[in-house]
Amino acid sequence: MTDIKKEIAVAIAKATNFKENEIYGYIETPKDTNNGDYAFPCFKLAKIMKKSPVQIAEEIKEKIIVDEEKILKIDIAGGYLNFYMNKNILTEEVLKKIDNEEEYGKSIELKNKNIVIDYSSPNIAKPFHIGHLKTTVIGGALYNIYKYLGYNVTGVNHLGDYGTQFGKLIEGYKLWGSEYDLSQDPIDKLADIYKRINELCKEDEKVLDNCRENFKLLEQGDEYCTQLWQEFKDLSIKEFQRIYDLLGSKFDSWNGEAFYADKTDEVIEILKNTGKLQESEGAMIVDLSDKGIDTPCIICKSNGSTIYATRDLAAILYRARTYDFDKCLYVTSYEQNLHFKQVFEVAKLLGLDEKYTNGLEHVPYGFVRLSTGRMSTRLGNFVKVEDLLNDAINQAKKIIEEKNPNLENKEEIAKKVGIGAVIFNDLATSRIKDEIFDIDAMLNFQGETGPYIQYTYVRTNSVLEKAKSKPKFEDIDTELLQDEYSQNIIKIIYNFEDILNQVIEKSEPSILARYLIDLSKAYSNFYNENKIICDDENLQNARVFLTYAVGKVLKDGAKLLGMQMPEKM
RNA sequence: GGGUCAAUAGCUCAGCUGGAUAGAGCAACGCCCUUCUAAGGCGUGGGUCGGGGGUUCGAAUCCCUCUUGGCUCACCA
Repeated sequence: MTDIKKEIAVAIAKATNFKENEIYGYIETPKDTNNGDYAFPCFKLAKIMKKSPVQIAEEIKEKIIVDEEKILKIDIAGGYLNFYMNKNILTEEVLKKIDNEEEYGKSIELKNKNIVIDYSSPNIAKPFHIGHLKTTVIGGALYNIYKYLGYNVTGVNHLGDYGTQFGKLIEGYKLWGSEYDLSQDPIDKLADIYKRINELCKEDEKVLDNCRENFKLLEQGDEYCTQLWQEFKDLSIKEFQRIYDLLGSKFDSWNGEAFYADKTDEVIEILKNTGKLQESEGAMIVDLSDKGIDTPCIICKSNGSTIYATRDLAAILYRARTYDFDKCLYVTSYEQNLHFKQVFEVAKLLGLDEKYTNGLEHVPYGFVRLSTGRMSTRLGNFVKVEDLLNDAINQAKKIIEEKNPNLENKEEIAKKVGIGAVIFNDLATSRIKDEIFDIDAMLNFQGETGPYIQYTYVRTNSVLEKAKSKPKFEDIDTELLQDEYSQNIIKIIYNFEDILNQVIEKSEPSILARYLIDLSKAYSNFYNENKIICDDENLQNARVFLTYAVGKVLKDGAKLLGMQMPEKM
């Protein structure tokens, strides 16, 4: 699309002898539309030009040459130079683009860049609780958006299927395994065993040593331990898959930590050769104090077994070789900030090309805690994702019975709405902020929620249905969409691509979530103010087309967030 | 104590790399369905942007400092 902002920048640059890039960076879009569509704050140049902002504004206005088809008016207001554009040009461009594209804003050409996203990555043999939901949903949204923009993306579910925790679980199973029947609700039972063994470890240091020993045996391929581990893993994946099916989560790789068990030797070998690997208190570490990190990175524990950092390093080597990544994102809670800082620093010693080490990026997100405090598998206080999703689906069902009892496919729609509400809830705020889990707020489908977006989409559908058919773009008169409400919508739709780029630049899907709320609001305003299906055929066609455009962006955008749209609700 | 992230309306949050009168939603109250789905719209009340300095023509936004809270600080992940 034509970039009017750029054209203005070029024109101002010519009139002032400043660099176009600099000017472009200064141009802003006024909050109040009365101040025009673009504004140039002349204060920026005042010091260098040694003139008052108003004087500068007058000078530029005098000298500037713009395409008068596009820029209708230039005004001076308090040191600002305000540009009023021809609304029709933007309207036509935006709607034409919508008309031409299968999926709006989707990149046709491939970027030729490889992105690896490590997300969800739950620990097996532990319940999938709401703390795991954020990484699953944020990672999933980033996955979708990168792909949409033409990147080659690999989604990795880096299962937590290794480590001392399994030594613990094996120890617990040895002690009390006969008390449990794992054929039903296996994870709940394993979680219970895990809770018990942790309590025992706290009381008795020797038990903890036994657990570490079990893990060492597992690492060495001990048959009994391996068999148990495999069983726990199979049972867990089966349960996780049920949740992923509900959420619509997909992964290209399920290589978890265990996958790297036989790949850590190489890491240790490389690090040894750099001379940076040193012995300390019986363990092998890399000292990072010269990098501003006080805590050394442990590579080998004193009993000789590896640690998660070692496996993460092996994973970096593997991913660099296998996927040739330009970026490798890790979506985890911020409690792992230090860990990734360390690992990324040590990764620089592995002899990899800078492209890879520069591409490593931790994407941290805030804690989910219950009103009663922090969730803990060990302590047994947590909310399972499956329970939450079922609550939300039931709530949706209840509302459907109230509002629209004759609806067809109630079950399917309740599922889309309930799950959509939960997904949206986790994507709607900046990912770094902590969240206090509030089931009542989550089940209130009013206001800025997933169901609001779905509801708005459904409304666009009703309008289109009533209009019988979508008008052809060639047949609509965009001049009829000059009113405030229509223009508000057009501007938002125009921003879509920019929004998607912001999302990946900041690894922040909430930007898209807020955007869809804004678009829904803009349409709701429009809808309430205007009778769309009306006697004036030309007006109706223009408004129906705009309705179609809104529905399309809402649907495409929601899909990127991982939400499904019902056609009716 | 060190590192790090956060603090905006009663509650939950937005505020784009500093810009024109600080915006939403929830909750409360009052309106709007014989008209395209009221899971909606409109309106009212509600703010020393944690405190204090500084930079700047201009600060919720940048810097310093203090306060409060989260996370973290070697053999868990």
